[in-house]
Amino acid sequence: MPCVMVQIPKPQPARKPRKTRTPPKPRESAAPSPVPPSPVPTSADVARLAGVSRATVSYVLNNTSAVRISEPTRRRVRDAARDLGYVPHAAARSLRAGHTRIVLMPTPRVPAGPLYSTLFNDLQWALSGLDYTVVQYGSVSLRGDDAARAWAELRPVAVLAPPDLGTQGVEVLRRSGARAVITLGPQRVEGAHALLMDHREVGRVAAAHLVERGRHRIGVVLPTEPGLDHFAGPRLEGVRLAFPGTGAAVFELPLAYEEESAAQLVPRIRELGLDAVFAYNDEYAMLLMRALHDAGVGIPGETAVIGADDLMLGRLLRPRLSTVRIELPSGPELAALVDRLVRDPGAAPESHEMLRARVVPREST
Amino acid sequence: MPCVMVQIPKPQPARKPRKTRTPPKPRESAAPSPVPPSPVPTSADVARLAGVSRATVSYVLNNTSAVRISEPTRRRVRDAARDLGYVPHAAARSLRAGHTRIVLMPTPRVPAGPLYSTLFNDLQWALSGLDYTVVQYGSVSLRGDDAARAWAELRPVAVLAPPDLGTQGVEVLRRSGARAVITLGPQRVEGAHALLMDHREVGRVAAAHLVERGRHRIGVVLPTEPGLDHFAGPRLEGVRLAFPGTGAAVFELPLAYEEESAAQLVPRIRELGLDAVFAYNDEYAMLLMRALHDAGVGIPGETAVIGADDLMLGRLLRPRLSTVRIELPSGPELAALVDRLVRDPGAAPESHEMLRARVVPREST
DNA sequence: TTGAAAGCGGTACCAA
DNA sequence: TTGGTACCGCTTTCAA
Repeated sequence: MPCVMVQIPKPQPARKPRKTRTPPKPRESAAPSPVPPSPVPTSADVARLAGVSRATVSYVLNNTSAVRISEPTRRRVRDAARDLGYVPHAAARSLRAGHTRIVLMPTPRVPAGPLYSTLFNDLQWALSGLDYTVVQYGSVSLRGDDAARAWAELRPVAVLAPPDLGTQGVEVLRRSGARAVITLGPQRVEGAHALLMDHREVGRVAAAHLVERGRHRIGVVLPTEPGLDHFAGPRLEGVRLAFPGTGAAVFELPLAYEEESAAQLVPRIRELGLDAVFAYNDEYAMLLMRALHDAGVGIPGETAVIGADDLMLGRLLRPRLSTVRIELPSGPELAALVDRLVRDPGAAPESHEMLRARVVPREST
Repeated sequence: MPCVMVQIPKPQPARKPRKTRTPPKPRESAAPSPVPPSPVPTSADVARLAGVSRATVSYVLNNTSAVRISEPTRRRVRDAARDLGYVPHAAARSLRAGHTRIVLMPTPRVPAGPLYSTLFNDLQWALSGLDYTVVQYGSVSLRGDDAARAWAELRPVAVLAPPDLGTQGVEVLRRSGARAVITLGPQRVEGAHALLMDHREVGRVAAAHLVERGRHRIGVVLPTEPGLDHFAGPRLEGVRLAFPGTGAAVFELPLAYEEESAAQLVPRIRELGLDAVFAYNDEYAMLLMRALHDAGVGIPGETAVIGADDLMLGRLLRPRLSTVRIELPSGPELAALVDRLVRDPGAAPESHEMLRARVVPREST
């Protein structure tokens, strides 16, 4: 319900009709601005009001140390700037400077869990604190290469990107002046730094724990929700990797995040004779535990269950849910890393494994 | 663990030593580029390679319809651009154009729940789809006014901001050319559009529901976690508002998100003789229910419990958790609104209430 | 059909 | 201590 409240009179003169193409530029002789001055004041306006040159305005407002400006002049300039409400134009500045402080970050495709989104948020704050301008891009319908070109238009000093950027994309961005191109995901890309998050590790430690507990027929929940397969696949693979020559067997358990789907899964678990389930994460684990409980399956007696993410809710369940705690670097840490890479371009590409996983054993296994 | 992988030879000549101040600009006579050409190619480079003027390059690359360029020329220009890996410079372009497509959005201060962050994400995607450039700002340690000035440097075409921006800030941004300044939060600010999210509504419907169920002594959980008071306060107020002349009484229940804190709360609830609790949200409700259950308090017999957010976990609890479902506009809706406001600046400020709340009654009340 | 050139708003060199 | 001015890269008249 749009409730109109206040009328804004300023019709905003479109800003274009300012005279263009006037070599001598006589500046409206006399007449103390019959037209309101340029909608948004420039340093030239400040200079005029203060009775100095644009150069001086620049010196004063930037506290240029290589140049000494008299105190009275400084005051006049500052006052003029304040009176006019002058704000420098970032684009003009960086055009002249030849570089920006823009860090490009992708908008996550799916709402990817609290850990991930918290990290993203913290990173943004930290980068802002380092005086970077964080630009979120969500390149709709642009395939890798075109996307890279679109991003390069902003001349970012650093780019965080998913690895599907490709070698081509990395090259495009580097040639556009990006001092650090950093991929964020499972693989690395040639020529770019890599922040790896190997979710196989999550499955690996979960499986190791279950085997240690004497379990040998292990189900792995695969969420059917789109977007999650990105994480689920590697976690499953990690489980498989944990069995070098063990007699243990792994079974895939597709599960939608609905009670009905969980209920349907129970008979399957029984038929297969699974003595343990790695439930993808704590939320799916809770869903599954409810279904198992309702069906009279003993946990962990008959079937052990382990989740991941170490959410509070796991502690509230009965039996208390064993889980895999995932640790990611902090936002400030990551920001510092980005900053370092920016400061030292030309450095050889670095790879960092960011994901650390460890089991928090409780009652359900 | 930084594992070095590949050596990048390009030492990036810092781009500055390019000759400055040379009126005739003879361009390194002869010698087919003994120095690698300008690190990042410009339209002038493309023009030179294609043997045309920069104007023509611009015409071709932008498909300027007001001008007809011969097909052979077009091809030469396009080929040259491709060979050089030319990417236009967004800052230069918008400097010339006199406006940007930047939409400024705040980085949320706290990881503010899935609803909020999902909305934010969707909005970013939708805005990207509308060809806006989304810039996240997280103005560390800049008080309202200075912050506004810092943001104005980017010359955003639209700004989403918390209402603590202030009238001053709105004015600064408008004068810097922002065509839409939109506040996002409980209050409105003069001169700006407002997207209101009145969380009192959440408390109001919860309380109304409890009263309808015959409850009269109602506890309201106040999370002690910082950042949440922003939502908790209004929700509490909403509960109070729901009792015009009812004999019902409201009691505040501070609660930290820990089992121990919940356990300590139970005796308090008993002493006060509360017959219902609005638990802030589903997660706190689950925490509280566990504590009540462990203490042998009957739900809903002795004490009813209602949460908010309608998380899946509420359906898995026993008794099933009643909750308040909160509905927010979709990202695309919001993006369309922003777009409309941008297209029609000068329009009178609009206020939109975005939050819709309704009770989902289940077994716990 | 194409090119020359003026500027967009700042910065920084050089001369005064 | 200050001013003049050439640029940054791109768009867009205006003239040829």
